Amino acid sequence: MNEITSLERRPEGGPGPIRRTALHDTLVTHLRDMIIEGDLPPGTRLHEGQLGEQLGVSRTPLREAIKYLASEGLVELVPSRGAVVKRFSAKDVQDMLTVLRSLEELAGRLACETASDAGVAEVRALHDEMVSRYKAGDRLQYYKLNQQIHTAIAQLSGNAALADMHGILQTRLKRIRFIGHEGPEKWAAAVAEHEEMIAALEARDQARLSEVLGRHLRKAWERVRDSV
Amino acid sequence: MNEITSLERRPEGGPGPIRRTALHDTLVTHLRDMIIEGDLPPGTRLHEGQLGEQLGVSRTPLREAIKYLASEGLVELVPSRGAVVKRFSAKDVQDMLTVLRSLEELAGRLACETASDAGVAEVRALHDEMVSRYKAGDRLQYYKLNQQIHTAIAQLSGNAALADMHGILQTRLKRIRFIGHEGPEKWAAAVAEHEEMIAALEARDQARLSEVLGRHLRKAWERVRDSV
DNA sequence: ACAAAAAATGCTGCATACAGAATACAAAAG
DNA sequence: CTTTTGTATTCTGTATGCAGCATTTTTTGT
Repeated sequence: MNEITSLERRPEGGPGPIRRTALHDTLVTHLRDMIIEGDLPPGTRLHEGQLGEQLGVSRTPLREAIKYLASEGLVELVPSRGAVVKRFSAKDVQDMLTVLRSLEELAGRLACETASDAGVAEVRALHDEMVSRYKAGDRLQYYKLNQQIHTAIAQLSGNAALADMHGILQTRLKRIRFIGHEGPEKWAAAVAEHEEMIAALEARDQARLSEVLGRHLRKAWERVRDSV
Repeated sequence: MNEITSLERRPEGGPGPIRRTALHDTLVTHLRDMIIEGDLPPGTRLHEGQLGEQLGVSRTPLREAIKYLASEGLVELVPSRGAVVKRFSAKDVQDMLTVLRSLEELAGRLACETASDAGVAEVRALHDEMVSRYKAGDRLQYYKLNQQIHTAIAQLSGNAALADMHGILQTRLKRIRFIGHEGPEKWAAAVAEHEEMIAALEARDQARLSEVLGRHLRKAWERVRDSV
């Protein structure tokens, strides 16, 4: 995100069934991205007037979006003083990863039981794409596909609540991970773990998938530890 | 909750440091309770005008509270049609309990490692109080203390993210559990399991606590299964 | 010159007002 | 009698305006 000018309310393209994107959703997504990508660093006060003008929206919908993000845990509401971007300590991050690991281990087990072949194939496709991005050295796309794969596995579990909780933690961690750029050797290790994950999933090997996911996230902590 | 008249903005009791309760928090809590306690059954449309008048608040803060609850997963936002109380299927409930079980098992293990004696003592106190309510046949207080105990264990883990996720699921399930009134024999069994939990916690027996918590929630599903 | 008090500024919190969409109702045509 | 279409009402979505609190700056007294 380089510069924010104004929010397009709706595509306004040609005719046809225009995608009715509610402003609320657009705002939530936009603010979330701004936080994740560092446009709004931790500790920043969300200035309603200024921010609203920047985005081309009045304060009312903006405040609603902020409240939504507060419930999501990305911002903190301070009475009479508005909202500030939440700051996570190293322990917070470690704790989140601990929970995320537990959830992914569960998701892995469930996914092996319930996932359809088509679902597995989709994850495989994402993985292959990710590997090619890795080989091309495209960190940003690699990162995004990485997230998508973990999200996809959580969804393959067929457990909506699990996918929800996973999503919330994933979002909270996105900002951290967005920063943490590991070196080449650790990056290679991460890709290898992913390879192993997909293999286990395709073999419907519960124990192995669960184990790999757990190991993967244990290492994730080591990777981001220093950048927190 | 029998009848809703209006929200007290602040206690307005005697002088002194008046508790500065922000209206937002009050509203969120109030709406949450209304949903949990069945004043707003699943599928109900949250009528902003009417509801606001009922609570003595204008639409603006009400909408903000609704957005907050939407992020929490208690209500669903339908574009151009407002918000409706989310309806959970039997599978949804089962899924939530599956995740909650996984989280509590983790919390149990962590709590045995990190909990202070004082913390454990507090849970014990809650438990004793709960047992006395049980013996007195006071279902409502029993139910509330039951929830408090599970929440307390999640917090004893010392993992804020874990407590958060646990809290969200617990809230979503409250409405269901509030309805599910098990018979005397199952009730007795639940109390016995709680007794075992506390013993394991006091003994700092990770495996046993984790196991009991898991078993407890497995049975919880059986208890509410029919009332969903 | 320094400290304390007072005024002024800026922001949040809430209410109200207005515009557009959705639904309900009614009338007319088949 | 059913269906369709036009109209009216109701509700949501967004903007704006006002009051109160917090903070900062200015002023005043020592």
